[in-house]
Amino acid sequence: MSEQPAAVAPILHVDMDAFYASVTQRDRPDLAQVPMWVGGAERGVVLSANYRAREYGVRGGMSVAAARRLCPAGVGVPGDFASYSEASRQVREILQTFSAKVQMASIDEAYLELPSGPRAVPAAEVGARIRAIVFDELQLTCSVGIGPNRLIAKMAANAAKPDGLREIAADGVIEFLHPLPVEALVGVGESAAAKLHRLGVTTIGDLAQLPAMELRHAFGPHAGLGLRALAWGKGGQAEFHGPGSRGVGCQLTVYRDLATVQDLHAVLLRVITKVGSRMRAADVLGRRLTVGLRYADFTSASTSATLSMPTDVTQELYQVARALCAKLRGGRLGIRRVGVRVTELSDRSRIAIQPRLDEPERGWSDLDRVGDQLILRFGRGKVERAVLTKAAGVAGSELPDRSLDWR
DNA sequence: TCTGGGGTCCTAGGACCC
DNA sequence: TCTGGGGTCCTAGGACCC
Repeated sequence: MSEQPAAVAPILHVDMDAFYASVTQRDRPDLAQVPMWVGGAERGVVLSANYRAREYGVRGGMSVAAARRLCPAGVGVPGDFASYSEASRQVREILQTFSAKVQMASIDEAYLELPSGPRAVPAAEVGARIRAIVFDELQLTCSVGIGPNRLIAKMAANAAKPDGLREIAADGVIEFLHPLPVEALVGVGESAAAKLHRLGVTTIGDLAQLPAMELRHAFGPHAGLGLRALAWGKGGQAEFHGPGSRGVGCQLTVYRDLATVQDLHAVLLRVITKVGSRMRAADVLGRRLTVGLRYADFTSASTSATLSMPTDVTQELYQVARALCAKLRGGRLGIRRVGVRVTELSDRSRIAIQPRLDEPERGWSDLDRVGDQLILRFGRGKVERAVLTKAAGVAGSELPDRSLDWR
């Protein structure tokens, strides 16, 4: 982790404006003139709202019911995630023509480390070119922030939104940062902001001046020091090749709360199957399995276990998940969400498989692969394990299901 | 107004070993 | 025989981000 002087290698942050909503209305121009959001017409939450809807106070994360109340004339549109992925890929390709060090931080955000040196193009000029090319080629707008590190680049992009560019020089960081409200600081969420307000902190400058004792008392030694560093504009020195994925997870909120063990197991298998096939597609094995449940009253709990051997075999994961699930709920039902996550991943190629003579695993492994290929060819809706279609008399494709994109 | 899905990272306590 | 400290792993839960 080399700490480069800011002037040598500025960091540029590209953040697509209202990404899902923008892609959707680009593909459906009739929607561009009306307040619109992505996230379903009746239920669930708003994933992304266009700027017309934002004028009414509609924001990402709020329930669709709340959005509809704020903006009764607004149009809710289901997401087209294939289209978003494609647009994201195109953005990445454009960015890679400007720097070899590009890291997508999410589907709609990227960091670039710019080439440095006496003949390098000034960062602001690069940012302006990126914005122009993205708009010309994709008909999408983005905002660009430039700063001496990731934290400042990202916050500069936030300040530039929408459709703008902002550059913060190394010697302008404090002047930029300290007047901002403390909740604008990346890393300060609702919980930390509430605590800070109670300490009388309203701006990032206030936070920077807060006595270390008070910070430590409120947040603990480590997190306290971390907050202080952020407030002084230090942060986000992550490596550019990136750590890759640290886990694969899937969760499903069902349309009607699960009332029988059979239904619970059917959903669990469904979620596990998706995780397993994604792991195999990524050629990773996982060693730790976490199961999380959310109950009808919105309380939730999770538990996890470490496997003796890393695996990507659906059947093995499912057996462990079932046991964890039983331990976790202790007979309780009325479950609205089932989640599974596999972490401590390693590349398949680096794991030496030690087959045993009595190993049934090989057969399951082959079955997984056949299943993956069938799904690729025919689509997920057509291919389900027999257990799923028989469970509790509920057809697999008709399991109670609240999710947005599950097919 | 009843509240999604996909992630990452951190903390803290207990077990266990040296 | 008793005590202490440090390191590492495991597990549960929380905060945060998009």
